[in-house]
Amino acid sequence: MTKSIDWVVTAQDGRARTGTLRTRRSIIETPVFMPVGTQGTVKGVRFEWLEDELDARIILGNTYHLFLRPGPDVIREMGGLHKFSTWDRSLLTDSGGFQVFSLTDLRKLSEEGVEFRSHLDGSKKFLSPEVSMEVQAALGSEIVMVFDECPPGDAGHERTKQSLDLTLRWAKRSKDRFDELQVSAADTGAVSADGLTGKQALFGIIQGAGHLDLRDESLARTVEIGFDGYAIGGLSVGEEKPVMYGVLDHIANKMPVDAPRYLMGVGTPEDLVEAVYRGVDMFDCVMPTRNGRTGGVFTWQGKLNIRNAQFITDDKPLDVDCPCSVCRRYSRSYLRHLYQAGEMLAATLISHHNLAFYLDLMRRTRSEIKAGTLEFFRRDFLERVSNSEK
RNA sequence: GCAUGGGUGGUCGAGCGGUCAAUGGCAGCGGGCUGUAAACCCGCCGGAUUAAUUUCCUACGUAGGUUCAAAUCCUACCCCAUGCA
Repeated sequence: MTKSIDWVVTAQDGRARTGTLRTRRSIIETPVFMPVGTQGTVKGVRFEWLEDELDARIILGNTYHLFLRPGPDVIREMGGLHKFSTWDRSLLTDSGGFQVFSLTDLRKLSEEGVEFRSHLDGSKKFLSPEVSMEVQAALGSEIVMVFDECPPGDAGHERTKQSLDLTLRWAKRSKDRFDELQVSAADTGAVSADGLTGKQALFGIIQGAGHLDLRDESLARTVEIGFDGYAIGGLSVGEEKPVMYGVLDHIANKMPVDAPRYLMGVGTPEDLVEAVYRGVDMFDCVMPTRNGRTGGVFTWQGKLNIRNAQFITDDKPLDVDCPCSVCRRYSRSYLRHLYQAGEMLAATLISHHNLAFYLDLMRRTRSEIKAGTLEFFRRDFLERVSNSEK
């Protein structure tokens, strides 16, 4: 009993693989899509739906956002993010590293860490590898991410190299502080789990932007430090699409075969299929929920925009091939009306469908991998989605 | 009936002699969202025409008038609001 998580490959098809990931709180079949729940909620979607119908086994939380509000002290006092939110399945918490990128105008970066000017009230908030680990212990997530610097996708070689070196130093500091916290009582999510330590797991993050040599270096040095799983960061952050697939082609199957591979922040349905095909096991992305809130619908026939006038009297479901509860009951016409009328239910229902679609898509890739037919499925899917019959 | 204030593009509402096809808001139409500062952001929005920030047409209640020039000034009429009878 030395592991905090356990991951085993259950089938392989080319570079793609299925696996079973066991955390102290849930069993997760991979490839898996993890809905994003930045502020302790998957926006617009009740946990009941995530549990009962969608059967999501793991969702995200965000260190930066929960650090600012309500703050780690409140969450600790309320028993950790699981108890606080009532989400009792697995949580993966991002370290705040992405906010180093997305809030670039609001932060100052140094060797020590990052000083943010809070986007909420302008006050100064300091995040470092150590603080991030402490906050994530207070949150009590199953999977903790190292605090990294995520450079823009089109960053030059030298800039990327510097960033990568900093991220590696931060990775080491993250791990050191993480290890200390695991032997103290800091982790609010501790629970006994059969065959597992019941403690948190820590994932390292490979950076290097579009530079393959730097990706190699980042991978080698990150693995050398040693983590429970490895993530690919710094993609889908402004670079051209071929760059992302190129990096995945190059790096994904060089990553440790016996640990889950997590592509951070990606992506579109096409991206997921392409990345699974290249050997990635885990994903998260705001797209299904954010686009859902703004009228974007993902379907097995491609994307559609519920705002479009063509749906005014369309009595078909959002996706004719989707068995989700939204598609079983509501028409495009009605959902368009809700959206146009500014009714919040539109956001909820479309987000729900989109998540159902994403999770179904992952289920589908798993079954195709097990059947050894992923390549065929991939080609068929990409063609269908791009043709967009609707 | 008298008095006063109004009638502007789908709508509400600015403009009050030229730079006005006419500011804004809303509605409408379209696009974008990739480890969430996003229930958000960006375009278009009288008609036709062009390679074009091109040219033309129709428009500021109706009809006349003044002026080189009118949504803007004058006259009459119609309608609306409020007040007084």
